[in-house]
Amino acid sequence: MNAAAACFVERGFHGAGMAAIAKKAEMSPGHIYHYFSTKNDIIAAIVERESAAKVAFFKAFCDVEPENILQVLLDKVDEGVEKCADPFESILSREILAETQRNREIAQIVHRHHEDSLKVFVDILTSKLGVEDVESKVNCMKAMFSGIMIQVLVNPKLDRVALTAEVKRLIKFMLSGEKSTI
Amino acid sequence: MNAAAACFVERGFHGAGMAAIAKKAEMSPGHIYHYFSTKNDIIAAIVERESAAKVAFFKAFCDVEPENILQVLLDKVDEGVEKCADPFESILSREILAETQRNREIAQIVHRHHEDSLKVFVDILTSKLGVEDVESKVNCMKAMFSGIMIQVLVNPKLDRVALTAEVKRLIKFMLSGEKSTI
Amino acid sequence: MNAAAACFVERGFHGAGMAAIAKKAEMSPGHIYHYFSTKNDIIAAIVERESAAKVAFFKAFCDVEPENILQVLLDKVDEGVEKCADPFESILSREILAETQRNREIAQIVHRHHEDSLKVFVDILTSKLGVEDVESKVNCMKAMFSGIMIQVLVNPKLDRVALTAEVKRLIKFMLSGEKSTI
Amino acid sequence: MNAAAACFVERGFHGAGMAAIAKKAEMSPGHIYHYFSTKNDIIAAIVERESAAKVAFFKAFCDVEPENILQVLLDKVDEGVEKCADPFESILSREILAETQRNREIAQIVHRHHEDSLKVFVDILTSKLGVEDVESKVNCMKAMFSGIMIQVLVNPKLDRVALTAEVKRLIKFMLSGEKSTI
DNA sequence: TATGAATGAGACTTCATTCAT
DNA sequence: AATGAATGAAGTCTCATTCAT
Repeated sequence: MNAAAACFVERGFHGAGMAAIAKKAEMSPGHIYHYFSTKNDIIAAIVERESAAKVAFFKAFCDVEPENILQVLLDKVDEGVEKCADPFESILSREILAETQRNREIAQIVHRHHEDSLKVFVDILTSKLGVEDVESKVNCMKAMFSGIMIQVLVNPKLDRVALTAEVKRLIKFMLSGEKSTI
Repeated sequence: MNAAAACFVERGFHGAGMAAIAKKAEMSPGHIYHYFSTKNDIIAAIVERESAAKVAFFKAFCDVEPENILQVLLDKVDEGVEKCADPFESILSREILAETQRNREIAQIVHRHHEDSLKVFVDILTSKLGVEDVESKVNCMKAMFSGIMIQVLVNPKLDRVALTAEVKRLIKFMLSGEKSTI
Repeated sequence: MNAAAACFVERGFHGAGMAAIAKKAEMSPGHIYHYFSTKNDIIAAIVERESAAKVAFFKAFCDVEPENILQVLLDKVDEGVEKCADPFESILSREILAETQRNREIAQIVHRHHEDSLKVFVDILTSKLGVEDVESKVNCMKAMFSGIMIQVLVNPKLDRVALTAEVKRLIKFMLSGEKSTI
Repeated sequence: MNAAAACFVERGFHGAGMAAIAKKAEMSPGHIYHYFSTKNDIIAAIVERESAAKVAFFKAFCDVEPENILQVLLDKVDEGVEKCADPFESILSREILAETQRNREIAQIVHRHHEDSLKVFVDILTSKLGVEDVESKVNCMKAMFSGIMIQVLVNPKLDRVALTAEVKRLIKFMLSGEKSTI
């Protein structure tokens, strides 16, 4: 699976052939079919793994004390932006995105995990911060990060440091429950 | 080109064969090659057109009076979110994204237009609103909208109305130059 | 026809498309079909012309006085070798050769002219030099020259001057009716 | 490769499709690409093999005693002329010739082997016969034989027996070091 | 458990030729 | 006489998957 992921990052889900994956895995093409019955199964397994990792990222906030949650959250922004810019991770994420659009099985996996992570995060923020209208705020944050992952691709000159600062400011604003004065 | 775009939306750049495009365009496969010398050229032409349309969207703000700009901007948020959710438009955009990752020629087109639109929008906001640190704010907004385009895909249950409201609140906050109190 | 010949030299009978020929001839592809009903007809016309030119080369010897024939012949060797090395002429000749192998209609044209030129040349030598076994000598000379045309292709370093001298020596030997002493 | 060679002789390098080759080889078209990565590679392999065989023909003279070399050479003339007339062999040779004109990769292979064979033969004749100006004589002989290969094509009525006799006479003359008296 | 040769449908692209204008 | 848009069959090559060993 790691071999496959590496190939997929390098050439894309469809650009990478079973032969290349087999070679990277030091296996014969035929033998891969003992572990996965279809190329699509490999993709699904990788999508499952990646998606689960993202849900786990949110679950990590469960154990944080309510009074620290905002700070921990802001501290994690740097990590989040960094991940969006990490070549391996971000390429794979975007590849999954593309597949989500064309492949019903993959779409289901992605939807399920996104639903999970949304629920987890909404619960955390509701119970620990007590802000109103949490769901749309969480969706906003998710949009921000998936959007950053895209901006990194479409704008190679993106100033990540400045962007990180602005993102933090926005998150602070959202979660503080402040009303905009304009 | 419209036929090709329709096919690409339906099956993806790589899922749609020249034969299918030819059929939709009511042409023979061979004749397509009088207009485009490569399938990739068709893709490039469509990407060019879509990207230019997005730049035009930003240029529309040039003629707005400074005192109205914030309001006009907020009014356009609804349209922006709607576009992100429009099946045809958003599928095509995401397809372009996927191609940007694997196809150097497409990447160049996309980069060029993103640079343009960034510049145009930064200029507008600088001259008409005079806020600080415009570029990272613009990047933030761009990230928001590209992120929404993705959330629409990964979260079919997304509440667009609530999200739109929150986005407006954030934009107001960003452009008002207010400092977060926390 | 000149346009076609130029294209054929540049890209080969099959590498050159009707579109390219039309362009070089400053004509529309369709209009070529007013003069030739098939691409093969163009090729045939060119082959006819080239072959006729070669026969004419031999007919030129008809008017030479018997006592000068050997000297004139030897003088013409330089011209013959030069022609074998001329890019345009030799490329076209070799292209014709290739076509002769695959294309019955072309083969017939080529056969007819070769028969002509053989007959013409045999007659000349018989009447003016009175050597024995003229036909095989003529065939030998023809082989030499067609062979040189090939050596020029397969051996780019060929020393044409030295080769010309040797060829002259052989022709002198052949036509002098001398017997080899070994 | 034999299947391919057979197809190429029958229809030419470009007339023979991969489908036909696959059929003759009792293979699927796709499987050919396990052995050769391109149609051109198949052609190159065949050209390599044919060219090497020709070099080997010359190397065979290395082991002949100096006093027998002229006789052995003359004996080989019959075999040489026969090869030029052998349908399979000569068609393939002429096909290679045509390809040499249009295909840089093939041209390099052909050039390399011709250089080799020239060198080998020049060395043999220099050391065993001690005649002057060997290179142009060797080139002359090569021209003769490649020319015969062509005459066989352009003149179906060619009298090979008479031609063979004349060729022998010429070779004897060339290698005996005799001076023409005219 | 493991191999890798083999399959064959389907992808993009080319090009001689036609025909309405 | 002239155009050039249009055709569609055929070409080379790719690749997920199978199966005898």
